[in-house]
Amino acid sequence: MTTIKHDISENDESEESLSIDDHQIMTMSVKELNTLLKSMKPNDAANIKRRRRILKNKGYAASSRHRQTSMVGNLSVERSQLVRQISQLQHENESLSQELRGWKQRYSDLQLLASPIGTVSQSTAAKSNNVKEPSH
Amino acid sequence: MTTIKHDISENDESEESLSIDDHQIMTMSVKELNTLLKSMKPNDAANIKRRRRILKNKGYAASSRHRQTSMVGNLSVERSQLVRQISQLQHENESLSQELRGWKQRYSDLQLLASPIGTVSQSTAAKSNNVKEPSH
DNA sequence: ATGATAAGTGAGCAC
DNA sequence: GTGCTCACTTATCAT
Repeated sequence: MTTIKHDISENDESEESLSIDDHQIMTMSVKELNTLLKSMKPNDAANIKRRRRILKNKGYAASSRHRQTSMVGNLSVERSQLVRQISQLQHENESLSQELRGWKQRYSDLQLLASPIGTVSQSTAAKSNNVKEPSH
Repeated sequence: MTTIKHDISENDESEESLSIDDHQIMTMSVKELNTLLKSMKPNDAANIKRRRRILKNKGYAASSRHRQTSMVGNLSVERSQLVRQISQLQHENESLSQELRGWKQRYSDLQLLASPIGTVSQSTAAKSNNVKEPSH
């Protein structure tokens, strides 16, 4: 519990032996820390506390940066997706318009063919590609 | 040219008189700077150069941050626009689909009405909303 | 006490 | 030398 130095002998990380305990200082609970600090010169204690704060801040800064970065990344990705979706919708739209034109034409043709039967009210106004809207 | 201090008497900006020349140090051309530096103790000269670098860096950092910020801002705005455009396209799409359905129906009705005339080939298969595609 | 962020500084890359 | 950006520190704010 109170062993500060060299709990770990195998250290593959690229850290000098001087800063090995940094992680411990930062991680330690406040209670453990205070217990430890009482057994030191008040000057050193203050230094340790300050260092702990700095180390934590370093971490906060890092995660803040990462957050910022991934936010931009997400926005970029999202933008690409939206753009893709838009072009897809535009294609669908184009396709629908074309289909619609086709049906209007076909309707017009049929109407022309069928005109002799029903009451020939306004069927004369059925030009090549301009027919009035259906009611529903 | 070589007047360093107090060229400006009116200073509305919130700067202490100590840092007034900072802007000058930073702005001065290299030639002017060197001319000035030659008339100083090499130690002070080095300090000035270092400070110039620091001041410039401060500016670079600031503009870098602004750039980053406005980039995110632009992405957000762009995203909103894209989203808006998408919902618009979706509405257009919906509208077209509906219109298309209407025309298909109307065509089907007319076809049913006109069926006694032409060859009654498959018009019996014309159910409520299911008609075959037109060729074009 | 802890977490977050803006601003300043140093280090290092690219031109 | 200049400009840029990353990582770190400091100051400051909110919880």
